[in-house]
Amino acid sequence: MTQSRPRNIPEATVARLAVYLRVLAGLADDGRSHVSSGELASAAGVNPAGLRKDLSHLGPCGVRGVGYSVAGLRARLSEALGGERSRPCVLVGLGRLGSALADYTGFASRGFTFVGLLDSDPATVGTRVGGCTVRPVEELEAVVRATAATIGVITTPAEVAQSVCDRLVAAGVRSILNFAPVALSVPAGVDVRKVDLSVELQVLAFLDQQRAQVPAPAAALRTAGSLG
Amino acid sequence: MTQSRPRNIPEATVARLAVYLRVLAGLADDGRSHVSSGELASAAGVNPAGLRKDLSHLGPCGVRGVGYSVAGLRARLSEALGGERSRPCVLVGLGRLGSALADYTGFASRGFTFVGLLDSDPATVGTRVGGCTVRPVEELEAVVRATAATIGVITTPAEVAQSVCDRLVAAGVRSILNFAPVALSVPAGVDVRKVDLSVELQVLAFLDQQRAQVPAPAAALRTAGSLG
DNA sequence: TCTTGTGAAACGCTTCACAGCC
DNA sequence: GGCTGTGAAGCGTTTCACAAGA
Repeated sequence: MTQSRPRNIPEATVARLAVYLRVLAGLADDGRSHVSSGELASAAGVNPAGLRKDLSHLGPCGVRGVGYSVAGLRARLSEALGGERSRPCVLVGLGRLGSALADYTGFASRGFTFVGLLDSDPATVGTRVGGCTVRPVEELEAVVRATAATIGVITTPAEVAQSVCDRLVAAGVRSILNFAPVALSVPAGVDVRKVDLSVELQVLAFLDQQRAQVPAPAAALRTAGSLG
Repeated sequence: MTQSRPRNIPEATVARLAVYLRVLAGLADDGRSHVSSGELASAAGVNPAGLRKDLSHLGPCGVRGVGYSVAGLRARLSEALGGERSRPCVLVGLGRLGSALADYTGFASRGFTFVGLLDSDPATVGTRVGGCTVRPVEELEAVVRATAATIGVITTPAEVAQSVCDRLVAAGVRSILNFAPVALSVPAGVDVRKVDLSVELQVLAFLDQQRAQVPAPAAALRTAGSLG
């Protein structure tokens, strides 16, 4: 229990802190000892001033005229985001997407471990995905309680997502990442983040189409090149 | 004749329009002919007034005192988002996540068809995923030009994402959905949307931890920090 | 000089309240 | 009476400009 003060850090900032942390890991692997806000911002794809403002929520992190210590900043960010402690997660719905997530090394390397994988398909139950055996969805409550998981990931079809969500919440899960294309309703005190992959594509397509209809603003657009 | 004006619709609004469109499809399947902003907003997980403001970007869509025609609003939204016309997409990197996306029916039902799947692994090349045969990544330029695809999806490891991106752009792709955990740099006129799954989980975990540190529920969020 | 840290302005999005129309 | 459409207020985030400090 260090003096980590939970000053309300804006959610948008938290998301970027996670990105900075990953970039710093890469810099550390390259043997770098210091980095400036400009370089770090460039690698993270953000504005340098914005990066400094983000870091200012953690108090002074750098040295003026010099930059940031890679190791020092990394430790600071890691602690602010919850430390290296392992976080037990359960995932429900091992279709294509669920299996991909359960086997995604990007999670494990950040302290997230899937301690429970649940599916309703008898053909999937019993198989091993990402080092964990899939169990029948009937055992959901037992698994959540046994593992004390507070984070749940839903990758089921939309039709059953709400009932799965209800069961997760009843069993003690307070944070849910929802990939099913429905709006989940949860009681106060439970947080849901939604990731909607087809919406992402649709937004991209909209912008793409919008750009195609309007002629190039300056000479920014290259000739498309496809003639017949 | 088609007086649909592509007035700059906020990006956040575009994302929600796609959600409304999906909800409307469900209502149509249920045989509903009309719906109010309240009901539609509830199903989409948003504020009713916000929904009406979103729709206001398309001009008047409903009937005061009555609500919205399900079929009429659906047609309007569909057209605003780019219509039903099929959009050719290419996807590079058929690991677990890439395969899941290529086989995701949620895309196909919205007019997105993967006309090119590319991978560098000889063991993956030649297999069929979601009705399309995987081809060697060397053929990237040829596939993009042959299909006139303007949308690309990158699900490769981070190390090769930038080079894949460069090749997509050079071949004519102007809109990219990036799942690799790196910031891609692209010339002006090209749009990149990034989806970072491990960041989503990390933000969720941060909020989860933050809530765990403050024992009291709900109302206690405001009272932290002030000294009398 | 160089770079961080930060108030303040600027921006975009959300929420509210109510006018307008059925 | 009921519901939509919308100006205006409110809020959070981003950007700017510069003071502070190694």
